[in-house]
Amino acid sequence: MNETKLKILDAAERLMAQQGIDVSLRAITTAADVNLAAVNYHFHSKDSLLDAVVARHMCPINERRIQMLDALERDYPNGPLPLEDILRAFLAPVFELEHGEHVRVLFGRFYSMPDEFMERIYKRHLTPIVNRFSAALARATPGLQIPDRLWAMNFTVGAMVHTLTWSRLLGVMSNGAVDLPDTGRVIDNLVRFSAAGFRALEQRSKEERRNA
Amino acid sequence: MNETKLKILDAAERLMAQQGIDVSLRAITTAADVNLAAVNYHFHSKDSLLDAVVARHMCPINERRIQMLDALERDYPNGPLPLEDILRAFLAPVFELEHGEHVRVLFGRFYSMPDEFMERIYKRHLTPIVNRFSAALARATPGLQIPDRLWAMNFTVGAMVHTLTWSRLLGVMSNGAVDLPDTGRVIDNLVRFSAAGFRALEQRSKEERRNA
DNA sequence: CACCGATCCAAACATACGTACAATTAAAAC
DNA sequence: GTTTTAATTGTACGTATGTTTGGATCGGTG
Repeated sequence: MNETKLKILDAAERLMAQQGIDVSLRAITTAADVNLAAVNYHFHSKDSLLDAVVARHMCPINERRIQMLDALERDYPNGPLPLEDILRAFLAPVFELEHGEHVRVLFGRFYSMPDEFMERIYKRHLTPIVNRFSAALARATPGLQIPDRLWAMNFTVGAMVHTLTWSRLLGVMSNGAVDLPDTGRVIDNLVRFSAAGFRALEQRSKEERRNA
Repeated sequence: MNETKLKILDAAERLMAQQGIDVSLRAITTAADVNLAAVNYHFHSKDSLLDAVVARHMCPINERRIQMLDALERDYPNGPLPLEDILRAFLAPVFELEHGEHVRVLFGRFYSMPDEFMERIYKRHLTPIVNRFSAALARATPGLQIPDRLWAMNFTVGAMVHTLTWSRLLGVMSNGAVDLPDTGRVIDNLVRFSAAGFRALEQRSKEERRNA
């Protein structure tokens, strides 16, 4: 890819992670040390630049997610997949891919954006992911009725997003007791927490069915 | 309070919930059917207006949280409080207070704002809440080591915030199978999910301590 | 009525923003 | 070496933003 195009992308995602999504083109081009007009030359508009920033990391993450889920289904060709492994396949790629910490913050911000924007990237990048994973989760937690499973998925995504955006605060609040760079531990915490949550809702579904 | 001041607050919070936090004063004053300059007359600046919008609902919510926690501590004067009840005292007021649905969406948006803004309202409104609840949670989950408890709290808040902002999507995704107005069910799901997550992390802490 | 403080209003201000365009330079093709 | 294409630059346009200002309007008080 063109060099200045890369410089723009890098500067854009860094600034957007630091200061929020609303960064002026002038701030971006100044930080990238390129001319203002370069943005509208290489990308058609600011909106397209935003799309490009999203896609650059979203695509590899989702490919990795599918790849991990595929591997899982090879390991368990018949039965349902272990709940923890499904959740890990969904959560780990966001934290593990080579991109730096600021990309994770940026990603967390995306999930909290105005509806219109998020709907766009949802339709473009997330629909197949959600379909595959909710199918896998349905087989892994057969006792969970559909609405409750959607709630559980919603809670899991929320925990992930909030962690992406605000985990830095935990380091401050704990006076350094929280080891932030230990992403393995973070993922493990997230997976255990969410899996237990899924099972708790499944448990209640069963009880309700028994009492009905 | 002055009538136009109220109209401005109402319009501001409604528009900010619908379209995101970044709404122009002109949009707000038009919707409120007041003059543009009224904002800078009744509030000093747009920033102060934002603070007022936050405070109007944040304060009652936090009072109710403390009130529920106080009641709990009266019921269990000696021993630790039940985990579910603590979480419910923290989570329920956000969903239950009389304000309409758009206020919940707005609240979800707040928690995802640029660092500087969120730090301000954190210091002003949230510090005592976090202190009291984390103390209560510490007694309720004695086996949980401090960093893991912070993670669990972080996940819980994330699940709550994401639910506030995006629960409307669940209704769409499920073709109506998710009963959104049933806030009691939502809170119950959140409480069960989070409590199970806390216990799962506590469980692992114990195992690690045993193996050490 | 005269006065006054509070509220409201229309208009203007300065600034910041995304975009468009013509001119210039660099690179590539022939 | 000339022509063509791609990339960069400086600049200007139109619009939207938050804020300010000076005057109008209204209700109550002496």
